[in-house]
Parts: sequence; C-alpha cells; structure tokens
Amino acid sequence: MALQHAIMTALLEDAMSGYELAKSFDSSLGFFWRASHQQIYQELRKLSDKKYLSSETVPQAGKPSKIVYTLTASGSKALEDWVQGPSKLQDAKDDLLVKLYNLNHDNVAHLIAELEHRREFVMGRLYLYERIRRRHYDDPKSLSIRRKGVYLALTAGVTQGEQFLRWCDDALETLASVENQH
Amino acid sequence: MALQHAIMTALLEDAMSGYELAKSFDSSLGFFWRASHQQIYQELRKLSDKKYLSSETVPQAGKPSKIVYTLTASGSKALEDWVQGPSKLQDAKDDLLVKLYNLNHDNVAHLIAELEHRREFVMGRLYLYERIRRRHYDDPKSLSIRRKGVYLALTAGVTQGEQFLRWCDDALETLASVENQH
DNA sequence: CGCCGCATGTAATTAGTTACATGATTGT
DNA sequence: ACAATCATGTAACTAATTACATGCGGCG
Repeated sequence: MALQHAIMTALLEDAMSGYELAKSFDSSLGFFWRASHQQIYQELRKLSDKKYLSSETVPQAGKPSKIVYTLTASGSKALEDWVQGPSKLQDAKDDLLVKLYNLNHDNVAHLIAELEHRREFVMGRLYLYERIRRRHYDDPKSLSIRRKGVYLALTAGVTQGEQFLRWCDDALETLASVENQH
Repeated sequence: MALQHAIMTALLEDAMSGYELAKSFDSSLGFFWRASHQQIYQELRKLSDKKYLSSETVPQAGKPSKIVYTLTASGSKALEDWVQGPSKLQDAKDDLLVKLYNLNHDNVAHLIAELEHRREFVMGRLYLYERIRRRHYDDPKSLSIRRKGVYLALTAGVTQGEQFLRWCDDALETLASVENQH
C-alpha cells in the first residue's frame, strides 16, 4: 500500500507516465522504495480507480504515446493523511548480511565476490546521487521547504552509502585474511 | 523464499522452536531480516515438508511443550547452495524517508516526532547489539570462521545504526529551524 | 534484419501482513 | 481474578515477484 504513496509522492513535483515513474524510481525515490514497472502499472490503475490520479494520453513525435498521470485534489489529501499517520518500521531484508552468518572456508571466495559486486553497485548509486545533490541541492539553505525534505532524504541515502563502503572495505580485508589462512 | 534460508541460518548454531526463532529474529538476525511469528510457523511447516528440518516435541517443566527444529543434512546442503548462489539487491523500503519528500509546514511537527521515535528505536537496538558484540565477539581475531562472519554482519548493523543517529540529529536540527520559521 | 530503448500491460505465483484463535503457567 | 509470558497455529488478504506478452522507431 505504501507503494501507492511513494508513487503519489513522485507525482507531487511532476506529472509522469508509468514508464517515467519506473525510471524515476530507479534514480531518486528508489533509494528508499524500489519498485518494478509491472507493479507500478498495477498500482497506477488502482490509484486511477480511486480517483487519486487523473490520466491523459500524450502523443509523442517519433515515440509511442504515453499516459501521463497527475495527482488529483483527493489524491493529494490522501497523501497528506498518510504522511501525518504513523510509519512502520523500516523492513530490513538483506540477503548478503544473512549469508555472512554462514561464512565458511568453502564460501569465502564467493562471499568476497558478492561483497565486491555490492560495493560496485553502491559506488555507482552514490556517484549518481552525489551528482543530483550537487546539481539541484547545492545550497540547502535557500531551498523551498519541500525540497529541504528531499535534500535530507538524499543526504540520508548518501551517508548510508558512504558508511557501507567503509564497512565493506573493512569486511573485505577480514575476509581476505581468512581466505589466505586457507 | 529467503526467509526459509534465514530460518535455516538461525538453526545452524542451535536447534530452536518456532517461538525461540521468533525471539531470536527480534534480536540477532532481525537486524537483517525481520519476520513475524506467523510467517515463521508457516515457513517452518514448509521446511519440514521438504525434509530440510526435523522436529521433536520437547516437554518442559512449568511451561507448555515446545517443538524444536533441527537442520537436516539436506537442509544444510540447500542452505549452502543458497549461500553460493547470487544475492538480490537489498530492498530499500523506508516509509519515513519517502515521507520526508512530502515535507511542508503542516507536517513538520509530525515528521519531527516520527524521526525522534525512530531515533529512540535505533538507539535501543544499537545498545542491544553493542552488548551482544562486546559479550560474544569481544576479540574478533580469535573467533571461528563462521563467527567472524556473524561479527562482520553485526558490525555492519552497528555502524549503520550509528550513522543513522548522526544523520538524524542533523535532520532534526534542520527541521527544527524550518518549524521555527513558522 | 536484429537489437535497443520507449511504452504498456496481464497472469500466475510467492511472500508477507493482519486478524483471529487457543491454551497453559506464573506472578500480583 | 487478571495480566503477562510461553507456545502454537489458521484464514483471509495485500503486496511483490516472475514470467509472459505486444508493438513502434531508430541505429548499425
């Protein structure tokens, strides 16, 4: 149900099509809520049924037409009600950390490779987000209140990523020494 | 499906009942994979059906009997296969950060309260994990290989929590100044 | 001609949440 | 008597994933 609110949140700033939403989830909001295009299209239909979104088909030159969704007044109200309501605990679900509980001589090498892979991914995302932050949120004090919120969230993501990299380097060192001992 | 592997991971060290597993998820492994008792009982049944776990009813003095589950050889094999396989991306789903995207004058106060609540929660968990780490993982170098993995995961959780607290204090300061401006 | 990016979806399945349900024992 | 902790589950529902499915336009 929260994906619906995440979608409406993304539409606060700009009206978008499902495809654009999916891409936007891969960059900005996706730091905090990942979603596949399939699920986005389904939730988009449900939100339209509830009249929280209105849609309009926009023809494009040289590209297929797209269906652009806009937040309605009642959608806006529902979103604000959700914001003012209680939050659930962040659900921690991380394969890789659970796998570390299973560390042994047979799987060290594999876990090292997986950590390195994750490190790459986090680095890439960090780079992307730092760029966004620099470009659009360079002077935090002059931002509108809403953008100050976005800035804070982005900062959370960035510092989280940086902290992961520090931990990761440490962990890789430990794992390397374990591997060398056999 | 990964909950099944998380359950088997928890049973690597000790045979446990569903109730004990649920409690253990609330403390150690739950940093990285949260689960309700209802779901645990369901997955326990599925794992038993697949013969990945064997169960034994253990009567207790002054308490109801419990059903203790033990990892079987084929369960152990399935677990190791999972560890050696590819991991999925960590799924980021955080209500609170999404809500921050909606920051405005009407909801600052509420978001401040929610952040403070989350801060309390993280502090409590941090305290708990620091204690576990100090008690059982005081000298990382002398640990068995498996416990070194657990130690690394625990460290990831702890530093992640510490990083959250730093960010949170920062964010609360920003939000307070926004609130005072009206 | 085949692949990639744009654009939209449905169907089937699995995972996870919420609500409901029971019953024993210990402490106040 | 009542609440709390221990202990185990079922049923109904919602959310999320995986697999499948289609079609246009541009580029090499």
